[in-house]
Amino acid sequence: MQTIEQLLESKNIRVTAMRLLIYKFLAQKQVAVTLSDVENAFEKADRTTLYRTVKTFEEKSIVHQIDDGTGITKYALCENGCNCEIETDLHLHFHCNNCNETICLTDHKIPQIKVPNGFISEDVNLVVKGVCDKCSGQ
Amino acid sequence: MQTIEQLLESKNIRVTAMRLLIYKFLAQKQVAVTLSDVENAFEKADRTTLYRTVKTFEEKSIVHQIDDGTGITKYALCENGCNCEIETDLHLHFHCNNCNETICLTDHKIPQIKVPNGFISEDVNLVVKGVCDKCSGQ
DNA sequence: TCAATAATTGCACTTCCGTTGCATACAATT
DNA sequence: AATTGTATGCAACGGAAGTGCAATTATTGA
Repeated sequence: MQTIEQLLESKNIRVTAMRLLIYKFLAQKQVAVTLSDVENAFEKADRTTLYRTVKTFEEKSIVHQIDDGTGITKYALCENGCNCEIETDLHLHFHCNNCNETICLTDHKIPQIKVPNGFISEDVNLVVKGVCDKCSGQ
Repeated sequence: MQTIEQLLESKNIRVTAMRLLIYKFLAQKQVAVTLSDVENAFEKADRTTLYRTVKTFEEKSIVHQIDDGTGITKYALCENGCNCEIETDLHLHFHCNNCNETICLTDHKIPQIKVPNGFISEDVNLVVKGVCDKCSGQ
């Protein structure tokens, strides 16, 4: 079990107080968060810092970006072994129309999608919308 | 073969010059368009009018909205028999990372996606990104 | 036909999100 | 300790989406 400090350093990210806090915030969340969510959690910090921190995490493959169709970009921590950059590893995301939360269905991989001749598939974004387990009451 | 006027009236949309023009513009396009695209095509008209016209078309199921991950909402005419509201009819969209255009692969339906117990799937958004046939040179 | 009503259009303005430039503060290295 | 590089905070910008209201246009009914 490596510490957060070790994880950041292994990705060539300088360890700062801000970054540790933001990492912990993301780790504690079970759902994908927007930048506003982060802002609300750290009201003393500046918008830009939070923005750039998350962007740094994204560049270094610590978080992945999620476009769930709400028009607002969300972010979630990559799990161990989450190779977001590899197409075949892409998992799908579920957006709840009721509570408006988006979660990673990490163990649900995206099926192979056929595209017409001449088209080259490099990336797939799949978002299922509906009602999540908490809201469906099941 | 029904005229555009008849189509609009059948959907309870009042026929105006603007709406006919915008409909023809959408019909002539082979790819999904942004509101900016529409604005550029009709520079004399007001943004708001174009915005509301497209929104009206969307509400009346004449166009469907596409979220291709660029962060900008795009729109495309529904084809004959395109029942966007019905989940099983959903087709997928292809976004070209080269020319930045998004096209409807109308005859490529989205496969059935399994979700965990307790989750209720109501809608699916599937965007494949890569290189389109024009840009791939094949 | 003309008034009354309803819907459409145009203008101004606002909000929200993402992003960048620059100055300052902090940390690492020699 | 001085230098260098990175992080942070502040201010501001730009694009896109959306709203309120006045003006214009179309429709309806007398």
